[in-house]
Amino acid sequence: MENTIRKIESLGAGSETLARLIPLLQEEVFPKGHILIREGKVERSLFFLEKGVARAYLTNEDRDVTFWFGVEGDVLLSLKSYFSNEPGYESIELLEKSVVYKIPYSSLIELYQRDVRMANWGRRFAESELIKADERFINQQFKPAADRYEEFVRDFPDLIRRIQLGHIASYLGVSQVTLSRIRAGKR
Amino acid sequence: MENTIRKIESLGAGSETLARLIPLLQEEVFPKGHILIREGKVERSLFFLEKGVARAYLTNEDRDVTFWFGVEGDVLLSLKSYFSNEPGYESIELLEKSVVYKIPYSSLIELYQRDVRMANWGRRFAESELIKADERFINQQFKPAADRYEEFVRDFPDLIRRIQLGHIASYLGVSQVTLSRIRAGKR
DNA sequence: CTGTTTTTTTAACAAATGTAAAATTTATTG
DNA sequence: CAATAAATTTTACATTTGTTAAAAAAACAG
Repeated sequence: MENTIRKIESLGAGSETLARLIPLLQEEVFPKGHILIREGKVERSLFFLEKGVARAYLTNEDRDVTFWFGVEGDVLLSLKSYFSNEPGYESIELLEKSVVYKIPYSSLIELYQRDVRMANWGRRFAESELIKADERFINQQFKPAADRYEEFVRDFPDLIRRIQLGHIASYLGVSQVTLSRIRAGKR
Repeated sequence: MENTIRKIESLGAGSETLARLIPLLQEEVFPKGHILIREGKVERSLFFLEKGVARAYLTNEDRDVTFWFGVEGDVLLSLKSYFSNEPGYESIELLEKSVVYKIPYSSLIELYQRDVRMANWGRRFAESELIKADERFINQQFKPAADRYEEFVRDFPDLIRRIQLGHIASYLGVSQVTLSRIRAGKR
């Protein structure tokens, strides 16, 4: 569970905080294509992605739009569902056979209420996700799709091979045809 | 300071938490056009917007892109700067004469370390901002500019009159000409 | 290895959007 | 209230992007 532990520690957990969290983790293994979180349902568990790749997406009448990819060490959850106990709007699909560690919200909130270090760990977790969400948003609005594609390739070179281009195109906010044109341009 | 207090209470602060926070608030008044937070600088204060309107934006070589509007009761801060003590990438401008209440990060973090209720208040603050950021992001990617404009008008009817269309257009991710066409279509 | 299915690229055309500049409307100031 | 400045809309044209469908390439199964 090294990826998961590294993630927990990166949020400022000391050995005590870590020791409290680890017993809560329940390992689960899912096949490629498994829908971990389904839109419209309440899902009060959070998952550390130990091994595999995931995408978060919304479905429309006809098509679905991917808006996030998760890799080893990332946390998978339905924000609204997990934090506010309301039905979530997004689904999360595992794009490869994956190993996750699950924590039910109830266990976590109990620790948060009792232990100030845990509460601050949870605060830093939310803050770090917030900064990432903000950066993604700004990036999206500020840079053309071609630049974002280039950065995507630079930052996650292996994902290009692990994820279908259709998903990447919808993540970048362009049609797959446009993404093909972008790729053709870089040669 | 009713807007600020309402905001603090909406994040689950009881009377004790409120009583600890209020003494930290320093009122400041700024004229229209004041740049509250400047990109590239570290700003370790957070501001509750008691009165006024604000926009967060990034500057490019030639133009600037607005990516957020704040109204009474919203919190103004440079995320990266405030939470990570690094230079922020965004600027925040006050679009009207405004009243804000300022809290230095150092005061807040001290409370967070000592008091589990405060830490959980801070956690909920970050979580609620995270949910909003996520919704904005999804909205942006999922819906065409015309729909987003309609929602903007519906949700903030008064802002249309308080904010220049150029800022709104860049917020929606389209040129001002396109926004004019959208507006013309709705008649 | 071969046939089949899936994914990606290309082509052709229509629709939408951006740019630059002019025209109009609205706001501001003396 | 007139004069000026600022903001918004409109016009004209070029460019980009989306759509649908076909072609090519890659992945997969027997």
